[in-house]
Amino acid sequence: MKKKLTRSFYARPTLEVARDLLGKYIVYRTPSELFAARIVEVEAYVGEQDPACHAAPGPTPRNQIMYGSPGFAYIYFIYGMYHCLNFVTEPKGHPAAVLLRAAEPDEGIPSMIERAPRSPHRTILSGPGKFCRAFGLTVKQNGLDLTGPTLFVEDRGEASPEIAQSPRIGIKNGVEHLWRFIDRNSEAVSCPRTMARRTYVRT
DNA sequence: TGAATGATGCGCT
DNA sequence: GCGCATCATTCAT
Repeated sequence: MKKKLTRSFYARPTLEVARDLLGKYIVYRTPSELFAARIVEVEAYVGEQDPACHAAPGPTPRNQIMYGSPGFAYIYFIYGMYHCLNFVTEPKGHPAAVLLRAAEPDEGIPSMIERAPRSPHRTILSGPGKFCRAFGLTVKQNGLDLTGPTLFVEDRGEASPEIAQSPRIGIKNGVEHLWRFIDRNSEAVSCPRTMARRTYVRT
């Protein structure tokens, strides 16, 4: 049973959305290709009060998509060569999003390997930059409606995985928040040595 | 096993 | 100009 997540899923508090995205499937359809992967690692970025959130400085042209309705894709370019995919959460006017950090490849694997010839399957999507490179996502896809036919998240009826939390990766401010969520039993998460498995949350 | 570093471009002060 | 929600490679222990 495959069920596309609706806008009401994304309209909830960001921490709940982040946790519930684990074990779901991210799907990207282009005219010529189909990609799908099981989400195993995400991070929450929650509003202007969160110093690590791109909305912390207030509204700018870059972060405007986060101020809009939930259930849209926020994709940005960073470090001169990578892209990161986020899901906009919370009602309109609340700038928050969930960063997709890692997934387990399911469909479209040959194309992923073409874009990262040296990566083994297990790590080819383990990192936000690697994920976007493998899926071919760029700022051209920024603002896509996640309830539309192109880019969306699917519930395939899997039970919620065991979840662990840790500080978010690669940020300086806001490290005190354990807002990185991972599937505790997945081998495809990024930064395997960050001890996140010690902070066990629930099944 | 872990620290340091270069590649590389854009948003913002 | 500086810093950045990254990654792969190199170098030291």
